[in-house]
Amino acid sequence: MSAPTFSAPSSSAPFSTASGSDVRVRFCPSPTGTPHVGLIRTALFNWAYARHTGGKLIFRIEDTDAARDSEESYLQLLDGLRWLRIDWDEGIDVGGPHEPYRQSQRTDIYLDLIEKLRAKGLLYESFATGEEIEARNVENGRDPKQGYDNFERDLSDAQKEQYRADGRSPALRLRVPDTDLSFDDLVRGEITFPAGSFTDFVVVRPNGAPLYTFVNPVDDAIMGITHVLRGEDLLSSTPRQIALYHALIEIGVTDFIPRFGHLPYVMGEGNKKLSKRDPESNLFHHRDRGFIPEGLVNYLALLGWSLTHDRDVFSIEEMVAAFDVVDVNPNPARFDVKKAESINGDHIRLLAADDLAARLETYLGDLVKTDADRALLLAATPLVQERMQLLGEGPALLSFLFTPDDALTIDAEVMPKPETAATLDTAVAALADVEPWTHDEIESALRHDLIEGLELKPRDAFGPLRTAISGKRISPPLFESMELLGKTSTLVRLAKLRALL
RNA sequence: GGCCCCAUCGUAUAGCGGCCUAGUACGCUGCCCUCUCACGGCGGUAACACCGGUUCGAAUCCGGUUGGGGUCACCA
Repeated sequence: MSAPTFSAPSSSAPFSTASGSDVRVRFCPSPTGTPHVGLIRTALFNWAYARHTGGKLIFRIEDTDAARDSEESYLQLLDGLRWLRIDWDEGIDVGGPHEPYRQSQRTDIYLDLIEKLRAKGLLYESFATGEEIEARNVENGRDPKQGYDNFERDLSDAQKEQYRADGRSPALRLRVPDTDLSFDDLVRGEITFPAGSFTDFVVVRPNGAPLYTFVNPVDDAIMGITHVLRGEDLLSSTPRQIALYHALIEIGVTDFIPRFGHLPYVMGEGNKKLSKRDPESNLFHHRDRGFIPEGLVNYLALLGWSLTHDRDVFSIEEMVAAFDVVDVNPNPARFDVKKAESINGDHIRLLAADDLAARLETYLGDLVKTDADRALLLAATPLVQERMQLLGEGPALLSFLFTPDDALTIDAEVMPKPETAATLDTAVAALADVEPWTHDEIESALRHDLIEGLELKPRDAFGPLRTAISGKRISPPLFESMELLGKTSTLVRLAKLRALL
């Protein structure tokens, strides 16, 4: 069996030229753990590129690591993507021409290709263990970290027999070309890996199970993926994948190599990659705090990309209209919670009141039970809309409206001094015959009796009333709050606080 | 260590040879608005890592240095 030749030098390799509706991108996570914001950002950019070009997004699950993959994680991935309204054209759940889309169900396909590749001599048997490889390197004066030195490429049949006789079974390695390999990265430009900097790598375990290094490019090839947009951690493995592609082209699986685009990392504090351990990395952590999809998508888009030089709040439609991978910035981006919250707040302000009210209901839990509650929430929503950046801030701002008068608690920090009793008395008297009960009428009555009558400063006059009504230091506007609360409750709460002084 | 990637205010970015005494946003901060908190308005703060080169001209191009990151698994 002779070593294959790579007739096509990398510079003339048949890379994909797709650019319009023939674009096919994919999102292919491994279902391990909860969805990471970096992973979701990758999904978003693939999605945006597909939608922008009119191409297709394929969603495939790479569950070849039975030990780490979980069904729960898989379900979370679907949940997260749907929440953010990232949809796909082929793949999990929606089907398509290349089913199945879970690698754990594609074993027969892989086995067949492995045989074809072996028959052509593109794969060869490797018996060496990790320890032996390292020992070899030390022996030969190579840096042990250099990895495999391709020494089994031309093992004789007798040598293989000997290994088998010793009870060993071989892994399968891909024979990589002894030439430089280059590709034009969509976000980083021309990148060349010198010959020898990537070595023959294992694609099939001794037990016959193919590895990620094999199934990922294989499925991309079979599924006709034209653009591989992924994290920059995969940059170094690109030459090996291109080598595999050459082999796949040789056995007729495909006739082109996809374009690659390596997206920058999403970093945490300092200069460390945002780790799975970090709560900030968890997509659902942000959802739980009250990020809305519009806001989080907008912020995630900003991690490596921008719409224009002077605007960073935009809709997902605007993003799709403008997005191109070649505009992605190659430097790592830090996840800035403050900025994310600010963007989210802007999107909350953009929502219609009824829409916001409906989203807020989830965060209010048991507070909102009846249709009357819902009507009250809807009426109160405009009052809090410009006061929050996260839906999770809703309860602190609104709960007083849904709490029975006798169950309202007063925060110690805002308990008024005894001297304010007169203020409360005057307020009660002023409000007693306000008619109709509107915030305008309430305000003028109160201003007349407290500001003009008692000659109080607005701050001193209304502070105690705010405490009585909401029990908190921060609340929606006072007069509007009183209106929504109703005359009876308002008077009861004022009297109740007065009695406590 | 080999190989690869990255390098503009604290953060995210604009900039793709002259429009840059470097723009925008978040943050921080001063003022205004104001019943609290916000929202909004008007200001302020703060950056081209370093050294060479190319050029009439460089944040932008080239080389090197430094710093950071990744990768060298029979994980994905």
